[in-house]
Amino acid sequence: MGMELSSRQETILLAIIKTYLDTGEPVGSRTISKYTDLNLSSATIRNEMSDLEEMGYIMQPHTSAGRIPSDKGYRFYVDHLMADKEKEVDEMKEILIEKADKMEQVLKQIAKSLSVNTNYAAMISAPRYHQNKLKFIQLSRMGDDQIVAVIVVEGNIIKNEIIEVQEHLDDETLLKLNILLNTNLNGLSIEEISLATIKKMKEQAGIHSEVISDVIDAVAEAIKADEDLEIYTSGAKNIFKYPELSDNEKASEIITAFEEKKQLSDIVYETLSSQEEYNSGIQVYIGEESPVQNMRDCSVVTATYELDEGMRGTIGIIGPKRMDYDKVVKTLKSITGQLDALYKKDGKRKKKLKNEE
Amino acid sequence: MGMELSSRQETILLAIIKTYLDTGEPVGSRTISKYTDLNLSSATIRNEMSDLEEMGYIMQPHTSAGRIPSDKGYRFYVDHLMADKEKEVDEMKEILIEKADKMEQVLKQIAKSLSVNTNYAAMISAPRYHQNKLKFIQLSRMGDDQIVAVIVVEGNIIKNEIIEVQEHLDDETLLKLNILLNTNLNGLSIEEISLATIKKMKEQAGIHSEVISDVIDAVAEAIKADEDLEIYTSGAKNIFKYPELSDNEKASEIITAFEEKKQLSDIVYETLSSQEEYNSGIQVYIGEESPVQNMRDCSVVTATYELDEGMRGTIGIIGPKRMDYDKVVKTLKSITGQLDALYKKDGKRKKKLKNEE
DNA sequence: TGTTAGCACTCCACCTAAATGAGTGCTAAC
DNA sequence: GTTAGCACTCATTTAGGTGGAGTGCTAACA
Repeated sequence: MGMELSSRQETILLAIIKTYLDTGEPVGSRTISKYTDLNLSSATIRNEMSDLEEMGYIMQPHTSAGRIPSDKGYRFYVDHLMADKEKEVDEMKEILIEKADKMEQVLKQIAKSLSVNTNYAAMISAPRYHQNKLKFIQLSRMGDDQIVAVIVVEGNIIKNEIIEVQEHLDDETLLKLNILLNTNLNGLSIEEISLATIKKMKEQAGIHSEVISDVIDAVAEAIKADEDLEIYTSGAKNIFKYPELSDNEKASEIITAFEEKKQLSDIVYETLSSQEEYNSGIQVYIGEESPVQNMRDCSVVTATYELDEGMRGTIGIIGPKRMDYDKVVKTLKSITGQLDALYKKDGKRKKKLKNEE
Repeated sequence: MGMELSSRQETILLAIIKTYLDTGEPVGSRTISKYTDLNLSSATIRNEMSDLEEMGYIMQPHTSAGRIPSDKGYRFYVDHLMADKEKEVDEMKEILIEKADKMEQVLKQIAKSLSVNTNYAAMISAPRYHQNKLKFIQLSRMGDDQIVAVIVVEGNIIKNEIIEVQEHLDDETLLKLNILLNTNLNGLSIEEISLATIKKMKEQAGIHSEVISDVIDAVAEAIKADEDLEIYTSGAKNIFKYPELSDNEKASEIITAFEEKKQLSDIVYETLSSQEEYNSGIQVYIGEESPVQNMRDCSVVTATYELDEGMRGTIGIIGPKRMDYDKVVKTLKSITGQLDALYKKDGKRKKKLKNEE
């Protein structure tokens, strides 16, 4: 088990995997015998293959077929790739991120570019804060018995809640409440709002203490609502390009994951939470390694991007296990790099946009 | 061409279609001979079938196979069904719409119920106004050089825009601008805001006229942003249950339509705009009749629902041409009926919800 | 004139058998 | 340690054969 691979075995394993990535067909000993410059006969290769199979790196779909990589084999390949990667110059064809007014448009556009460029399916999650801190609260009267609460959290994400009130609040009272709310709550995250704070505020609000409760509820709601994070996808149809994914049952599962988003957001959470473990935020989930069951026949490559002030989101590529990891990783790095450059500091961004105009 | 169907031909045609809906297999003359109570031999049926084929209602997948309905045949069937429908009692198993705080949740839930109940794919568009009228505008200072504009349009849809300002605006000025904006713009739709109005407002704003322009832009943006309407889907995977839709190429097209939403919204627009033509808002698009090319192998059944004050949205079921139109129509009627009852008047709604609690 | 029985014909779907060929494992020789 | 050779396996392809469902047509019948 603990046996290390010999250099020759490594060469053979990598050759097998590379060939399989290309063709999608099981690869035989004769192919490898010719493909590598080891100058070994197919018989020798067969012996080595037999060993590699015993070690769990490759497997046979059936007797007397060639070998295909196992999840462990892919894992070896990907790790090997990553180690190599650092020194390589990124000569990837750049995908241009066009500036757009709305973040949503940018995200959709990125997802589309990714899927078109890679021929795999792509997803991207809207950036979000770990810790949503309140930045600004504003109550405004909208009708006789409705007020609208505008709640801005860090990163200029704006939430609204409509609050029904029984009593009539005049402008002056509203102003007082606004001041009260902002002085007491600014800079706090939802966890940090203690009962004591609420009690204190209610006392200060006097006869209007009921409204305070409603507002707090609204605030909680607004911050929590962020939990089902927005995810945009593109190129789901690409999975039909890979026979190993496009039989009815598998396709059905994958499509469902894409439609319901729930499972995609599991991937995002997983990625964001284990983010520090890997260099440059790139993570590769192969088959069963994936956090979601529906993706067990796929590989998922994710990257974390970070905008201004620690807003983070996740980009993911979903494809067959035999995906072109090399290209995908390069592409993701290129994208995150560009996002970084475009948005890193709000000030910087504006400057950059101006220069381009 | 203009030849009317004889009563017997009608019976046979309907029998063919019904049988095909059930089995999905081409249906032959012998089957019909036994299935109907016409007491005709298969030979006679064959003669009639031959005529029906010539008239374009049915077709043969290949020589010496049974017949399957053509689009024209389905159309005949559906129209026939609709005519019958009115007198029938709706004994449909009710799908319960649970109340929820957020419209979004209700919509998602409806889509899900629909797809699960029918075994077809379902979509639903968020309700939206034809004519978005401004109801309320509120500017609030958020930082040194940012103000947030909260714009409420009819139906309590809230939009936000962050506006960057050069000059510092104090509270008093902001209050004045708020009053100015509300008195001038309330009740207007974006088309109704004339240049004259803007000019007048700018004059009144004096040195702060620049802000007015920005706000108007924001308003325009906010109302316009509604154009790409929100659409929720569910049960895309159901298309894999129908062999005639689940080969790679067709599935790929349909899935794309579902993912990109663009084509679905075309259906919504089509439905909403030709809404008056049909009774009870139910419309059936069979194959090529569909407004979107990707759905040419499907049938699409849509229904319009209407909430409070003329807010309208569309519900759609997408399935194979041989879908159970009867059930689908009933289901859609049931859903729209319930939505109607739940939300028709805001006041009514609240009462109802309270009663249920 | 409309209906029916009968028959020849077509074509798909299914099965079988045989041929193919890529690939393996093993053994014996180098 | 490497290799040539050989027997064996098994998925895939090809070809041929059969059955059955269904049609179109014709001739007979009421």
